Amino acid sequence: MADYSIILSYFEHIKGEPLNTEELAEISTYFKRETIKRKTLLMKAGDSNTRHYYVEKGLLRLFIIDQNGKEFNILFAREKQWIGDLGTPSETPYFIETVENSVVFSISEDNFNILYKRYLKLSNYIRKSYVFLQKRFVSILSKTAEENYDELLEDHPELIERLPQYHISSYLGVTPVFLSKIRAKKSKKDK
Amino acid sequence: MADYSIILSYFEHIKGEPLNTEELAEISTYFKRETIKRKTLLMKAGDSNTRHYYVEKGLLRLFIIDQNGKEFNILFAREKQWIGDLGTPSETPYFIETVENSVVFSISEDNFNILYKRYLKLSNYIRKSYVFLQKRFVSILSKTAEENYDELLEDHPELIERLPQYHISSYLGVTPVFLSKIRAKKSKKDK
DNA sequence: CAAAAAAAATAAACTAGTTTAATAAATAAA
DNA sequence: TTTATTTATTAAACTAGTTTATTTTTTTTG
Repeated sequence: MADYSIILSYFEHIKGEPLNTEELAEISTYFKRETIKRKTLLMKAGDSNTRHYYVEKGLLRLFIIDQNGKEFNILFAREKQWIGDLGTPSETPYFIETVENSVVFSISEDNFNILYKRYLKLSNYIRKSYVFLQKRFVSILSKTAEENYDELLEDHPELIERLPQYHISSYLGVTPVFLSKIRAKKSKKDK
Repeated sequence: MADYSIILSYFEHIKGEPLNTEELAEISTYFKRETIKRKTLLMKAGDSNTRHYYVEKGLLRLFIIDQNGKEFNILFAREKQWIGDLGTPSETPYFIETVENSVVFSISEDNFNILYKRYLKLSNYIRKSYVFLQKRFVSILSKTAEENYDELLEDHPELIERLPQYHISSYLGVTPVFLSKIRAKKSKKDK
């Protein structure tokens, strides 16, 4: 049987004390452990009743494709992070794709809601997501692309290493060409 | 005694059935009904353990002031809407101000959390806020200011009427000058 | 209601970021 | 390991949005 220790210890962590036998069983039943190759779509616009994913290993992105076919990365999830459309069960406008080969625990919206009632701290996931997005929103609105890149470089250097540049530019809300320009300017300055 | 019917019927609504005596008492105890003149600050950057507000009458805004002293409106709350910093109790980077003379029900973070456990649907407030912000984020990122203005005009014409133009421009992430330009262009086109 | 103050409009010069296209470098595949 | 494909760079012309300053309109207040 698959190794559920990562998701179990996550729940133990949010519960604050050891899980009992029923709890262990319930969680292992609700979650499905999936091993997924990179560049695989887990969710696409139009889907309803989408699943939530907790990342054991790898890197995923949640993005949207606008009316001109341009992609915008909204967020990335790496080890020990959640990703999913919180607007589910209604039709999602989003896509989720693995950026690297990944291992995730997925859970349906319904089961997620059941656990949600038992583990109130699970709401921290939503609350934290909100706080994170709000910060990011303000950053993008009030700062230049260069400042936002610097901030990302400062706060999440590992993300920059793991992501192709065009995913970073899309996350920063600029074109790959412009990000390349920013980087060129920087590397000149560094000398 | 102040009229708590608005906040009570909100909780009755999210409960889905009539409130009993203790519930009525608890809610009325936790909330403080406040009448506030326009342009009054209810929350400012640096505050901790900030309160959440449910609007009975009026219009409020949540905004941030960036390093250059420029304001950015993140969201507005009108009748029957919540506003507050979901990142509380930690130090908030935000400001909340009344745009119109308003009547609100305010509640502390602690009491909010107590009710949160009893009325799980209260989490819809957070979830909806998140979904709303995510949508708005994508809009601002992927659309031009003119398209975003059109969308606001389409979806929330009443907001545009109630708000001074500089608050709208700040919400759209552009300068008042540019919004004025957009509007001038439009009114020419309309003829 | 007149005067003062705040908000909106207009104009012109400017800049951050886009677009298109061509080239170079890196990665994947055969 | 050579070829094909994907990703990143560079350049140049362009545009959406900014800045600063002035004028007009609207709102507030004494």
